[in-house]
Amino acid sequence: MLDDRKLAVLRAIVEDYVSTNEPVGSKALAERHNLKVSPATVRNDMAALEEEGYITQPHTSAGRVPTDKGYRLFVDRLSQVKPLSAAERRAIETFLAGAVDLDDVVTRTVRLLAQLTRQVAVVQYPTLTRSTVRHVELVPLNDRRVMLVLITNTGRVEQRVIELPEVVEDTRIAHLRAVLNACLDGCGLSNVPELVADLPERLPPEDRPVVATILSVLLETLVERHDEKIVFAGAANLAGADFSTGLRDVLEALEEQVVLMRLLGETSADTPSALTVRIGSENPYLRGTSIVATGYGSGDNQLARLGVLGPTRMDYPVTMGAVRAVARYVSQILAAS
Amino acid sequence: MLDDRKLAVLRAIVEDYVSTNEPVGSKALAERHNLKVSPATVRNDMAALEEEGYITQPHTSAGRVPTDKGYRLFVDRLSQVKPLSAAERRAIETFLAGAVDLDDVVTRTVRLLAQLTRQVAVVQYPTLTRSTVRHVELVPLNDRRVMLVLITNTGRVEQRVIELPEVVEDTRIAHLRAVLNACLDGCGLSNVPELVADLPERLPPEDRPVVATILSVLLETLVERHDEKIVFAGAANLAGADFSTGLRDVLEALEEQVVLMRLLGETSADTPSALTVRIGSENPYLRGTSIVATGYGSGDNQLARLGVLGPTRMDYPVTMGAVRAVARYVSQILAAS
DNA sequence: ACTTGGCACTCGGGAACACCGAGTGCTAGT
DNA sequence: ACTAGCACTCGGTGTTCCCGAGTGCCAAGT
Repeated sequence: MLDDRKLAVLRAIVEDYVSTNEPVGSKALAERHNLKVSPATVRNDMAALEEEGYITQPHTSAGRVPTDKGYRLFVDRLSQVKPLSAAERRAIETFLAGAVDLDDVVTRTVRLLAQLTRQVAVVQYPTLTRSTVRHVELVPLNDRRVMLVLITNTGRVEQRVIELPEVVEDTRIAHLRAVLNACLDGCGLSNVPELVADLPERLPPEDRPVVATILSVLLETLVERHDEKIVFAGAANLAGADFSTGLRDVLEALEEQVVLMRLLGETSADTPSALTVRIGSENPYLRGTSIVATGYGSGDNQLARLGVLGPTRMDYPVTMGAVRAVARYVSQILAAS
Repeated sequence: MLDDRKLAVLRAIVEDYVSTNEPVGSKALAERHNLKVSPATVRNDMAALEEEGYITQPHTSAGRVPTDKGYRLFVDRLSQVKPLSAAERRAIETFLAGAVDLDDVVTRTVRLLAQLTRQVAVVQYPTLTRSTVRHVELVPLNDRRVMLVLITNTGRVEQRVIELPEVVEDTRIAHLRAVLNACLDGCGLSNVPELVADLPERLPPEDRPVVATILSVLLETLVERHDEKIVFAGAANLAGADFSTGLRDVLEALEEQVVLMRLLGETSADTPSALTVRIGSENPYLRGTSIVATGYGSGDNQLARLGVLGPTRMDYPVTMGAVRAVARYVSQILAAS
């Protein structure tokens, strides 16, 4: 049904349309890409492609424009991820190397990606669930309050102020801290609930109310932060582009953590580090946009996802290259620290 | 030069233009606001106002539009801050009361303000300089690494991983922590450098390299975070409005911490909690936008600033009311915690 | 059986044009 | 000092016309 030349025509249409933002006609196509055939032939092929739903025309007697289905075929079979230039690689490396803590890594990553792709970049904070406890700290603030600080192996820090049900001296707090650390140090966060389940019973009765209070806050912290924080950058890059769904909707989605999360998508269980591309109507929300995303993280344990969001009319090979490269570098950085 | 009626005309023009977004003519003006005079009289007044530069006409034979100078006069002398409704107050209160930590307070505040004003809200994190140290914590991660955690009285937490120049046992770390806390607890952050200056000399020589390393990181943390973090929300509200300077510029400025900081402006030394209004060309950057901002913080010590950014054609009385109210509530919340 | 040149057809978009009406400035009259 | 009247301006809208890029189809060529 679709011989090689038809595919070549589709590829040419996508490439031209992406670079010019104008419907592309048979004549220009036959010229610019040396297809060795006449415009009339191209027209026949285009008619076939349109029949199959890969391209469409905005109005009669205008050029053709790829449909979502067309982009899909292009991404799957007609394009190759374009690697970054050496200069770009070096820039990434030096820019990310300067980060001082986890916050900084994430912030730099999202900005870098936005600048590199000239789209909106989205980065999910490394998820807690796969992390392990590196340290639990109880800091007495005054005799009725302590601050709980939870430090994970990814460098993430969660803190909460806890109001205690009774006055507790610092030495008891110190003891509790020791107990907690002995119990939790190095354990996966998802195991914490079961590990602390019998803790009150192993302690003297007078400590139990205090411990119960602290543990409830600890567990709450784990649960609440389970749906992860997401940041974005490069919203200014939306200014030029036009979206079928209004610009307003896109901006609203960006500020809505939950929506953004859904857009970034789930890591497919088997190949978490693969590039995911969602084109236009394939998206759960924001039908007018495309999303290129991938998981990142050190080696076998994927931490979270990052990617970019832009109009369906996007340079997929370049964008995919940038996303992949940035994911690799940030994984490296995180693994090293 | 400007009698009462001319001022009334200016007020009417501003109000009508803000609500309709269309140049306002003499006839409509004379009708809608019962000025008891004929359109012709209004025209004379308008001519005078235009002469003085308070209004202008987009083209000959169109209605009049306020200039920046006109808005300025309106804000200074012709309008009163509009208080929020009881329902709005209650909504603010309950929404902010649910916050669990400082991050949460800031996030909720900025969203609240964006929703309330239907503009872009901007909130600066409480500044460190005026804060005091509540606790310094040194957490051993392994024998060559510790994590420094700095907790301030505003609930803010800064953390850094420190690579030590030598292997140090946990007991020495614990000792150092005690020394640091004895030295710094309750002190203003700006005093920290002088307070720790002679610390190495007061300790046994073998501890000095370690202490020096830790202190250098501590000081660096204070300096780096000196220029404060700023967050915004409600970018979607920009979608409708039109800016003389392109939408792109506005979005870029929002993502640029430094610019945003400049826009929020300095707290005027004498009345930090006063509302600041910068209209159009009065702004350092982004000449096409207006900014309504104010300081916030518990009572006498102002912590930081918050405000909204929008088109010059903005409902100033309502916006000012919302900004003022939110600032008060968030100050209250922060003082209580 | 595919390709190609030719040809009639379609329509979006821009230019030219006229018209309407809101709005103005000015002057003379109250 | 205010008002009524009047001539004038000019942006916006609707109409018309035309051009040209682009198409679909058909018949001829390889």
